[in-house]
Amino acid sequence: MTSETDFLKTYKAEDYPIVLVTVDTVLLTYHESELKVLLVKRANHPEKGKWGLPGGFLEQDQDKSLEYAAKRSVIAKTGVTPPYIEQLHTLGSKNRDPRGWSTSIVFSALMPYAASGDFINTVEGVAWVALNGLDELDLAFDHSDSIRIAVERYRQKALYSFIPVFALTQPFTVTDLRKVHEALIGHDIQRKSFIRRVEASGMLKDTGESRTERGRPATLYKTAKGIEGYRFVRNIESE
Amino acid sequence: MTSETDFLKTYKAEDYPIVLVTVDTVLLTYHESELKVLLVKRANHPEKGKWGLPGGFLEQDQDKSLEYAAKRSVIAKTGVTPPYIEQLHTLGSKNRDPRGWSTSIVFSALMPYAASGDFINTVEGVAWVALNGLDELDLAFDHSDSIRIAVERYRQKALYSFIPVFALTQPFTVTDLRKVHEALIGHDIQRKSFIRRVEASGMLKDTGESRTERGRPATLYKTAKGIEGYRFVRNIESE
DNA sequence: CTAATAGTGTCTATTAGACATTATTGT
DNA sequence: ACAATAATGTCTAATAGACACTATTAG
Repeated sequence: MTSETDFLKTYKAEDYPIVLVTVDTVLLTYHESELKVLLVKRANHPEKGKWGLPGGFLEQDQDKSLEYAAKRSVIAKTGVTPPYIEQLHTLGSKNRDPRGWSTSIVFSALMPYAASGDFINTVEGVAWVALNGLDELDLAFDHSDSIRIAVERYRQKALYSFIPVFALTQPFTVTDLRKVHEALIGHDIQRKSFIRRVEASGMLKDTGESRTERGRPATLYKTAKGIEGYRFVRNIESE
Repeated sequence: MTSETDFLKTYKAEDYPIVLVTVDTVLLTYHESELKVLLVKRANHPEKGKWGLPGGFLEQDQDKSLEYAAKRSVIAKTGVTPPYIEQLHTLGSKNRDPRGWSTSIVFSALMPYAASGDFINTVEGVAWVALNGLDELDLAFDHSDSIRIAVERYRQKALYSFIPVFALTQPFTVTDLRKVHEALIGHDIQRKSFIRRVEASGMLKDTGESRTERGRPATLYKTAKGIEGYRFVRNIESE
C-alpha cells in the first residue's frame, strides 16, 4: 500500500491521454439598436480565415483558473477587457477538432459597447457582428452553437431580471434598458409594465440627471449594488 | 503558407500542455423524506478513502462525447444507470488536484430511488447519502461545491417548473411531488397552490388509479411529454 | 402649434397565499 | 365515530397587459 505522497512521486501526467483544452468567450453588447457579438478572424489553422469566438488554449503556466484563462485570451485576441465573465457551458467531443479529442469551456458576458473602445472598428480581424447577420457567416467549429446558447440564456434572464443592463453604458434611460430587453426577448414590452418593475425592484437609482434626444427628457439611472442577484417572481410575457 | 492538411500532418498533441480532464456527476434522489446524493468511496489516490462524486478520467478511445463519458463513469463506479444527464458546470484550476492542472466537467441529474436498484445498499463503497448529513463527511476535492451548486439549481427549478418530478418513481401522487419541491425549497408549499399548478400546466396526467396509505386515497399521476420544458410564468414563494 | 418621446392613471386578468370546508379512506 | 390524509371553495393580494392620457422638450 502506497501513501498519497508516494503515489504523487511516481505519477506522470504524460502517461494519461491528452485532451485539448481551450476556453472561448461569447461577449455580447447592444449597439445601434442591435445585439452584437465580438468575433475574431482566425489567424491560424485549423479553420484559418473563418470568424470565431475569441479564445485559445489553456496556458498551464500563466492561468491559475479557467476564468482567468478566458479573460486573458479575450484581451490577447481582441484588446477588449470584459468587465466580468461567467461560465456558460462546456463543449467537447472526439470530432469537433481535427487535432483530436477537444473540449472548450465557454464563458459569456454582456458589456457596454463603449467599454470596448472606439479603436475596435479599426482593428483588422476583430469586430462586433450583429446577431441578425450571423447566418451569412460560416463560423469556426461549433461557435455558432455557443452563441445561440448564450443568447437563449440572456433571453431567459431578460424575462425575470435586469441582467441585460450590463450591455449598457451608465447612466442609461429606462427606454435604453427596455430596448435591450426587447431585442433579447424578440418583441415589445409595455412601457408601463417595465417602469413598474424598475420602481418595484429598487435596483435602479435615479441620478437626478436627464438626457434629451427628441421629445421629453428622459431620466438617467444607474444600477444599485446587487442588481445581478435580483429576480422578479413573475416573468415578463415571453411571446 | 501551409494548408490545413499540411498543418495537421505536422501537428503533435504532445507538444501542447497537458491538462487532466475528468467528468463527475451529481446524482440526486428523494427517498424516505430526504434528498440524497449518490457517493462513492475513492479506491485510489489522491484522496483515497474519502467519499466523492462518481466520475473519472475522460477516456479518449471509448468516449465520443462528454455526456457519454459521464454516464459511462457513473455506471462503472456505481452500477447505477442514470436515466438522463445534463451539464451543471465546469471546475478547473492549477491547484485543485496535486497531479497538476485539472478540470472537471460536472453533470447532474435527478432520478427515482428505485431505479438505482435495491442492491445499491449492499454494495460496499457506494451509497445514497442524505444532504443533511453531508457536513460531517469530508468529501474529496471540491465535490461538496458541485453538490451545493446542483442543489441550488434544482431549488430554482422547483420554483418555476416540475423538474423535481424526475426524482420520483412513476406513478406518483401530488403530495409526493410537493414533498420533493418542499425539500428543495426548504419550506412548505400551500397544497391548494400546488394543485392549481398541476392543473394549469397540463403536464401531469391522471392515471385513473389511486393509492391509499392513510386517509383518503390519493390520485396517481404520470408525467406528460414535454414536462422538462414547461415553465410557469410566476414562481412559487421562495422564502 | 406640432411631432416626438417620457412617463402616469386605471381597468382587467391572472395567479399565488391563506385558510376554512368537504371528501374518502382504515380502524 | 374518529383520525388521517386528499381535494376543493373562496377571499385577498400582487403584479403584468392594455391602452388612454398627461408632461416636457425641440423646432
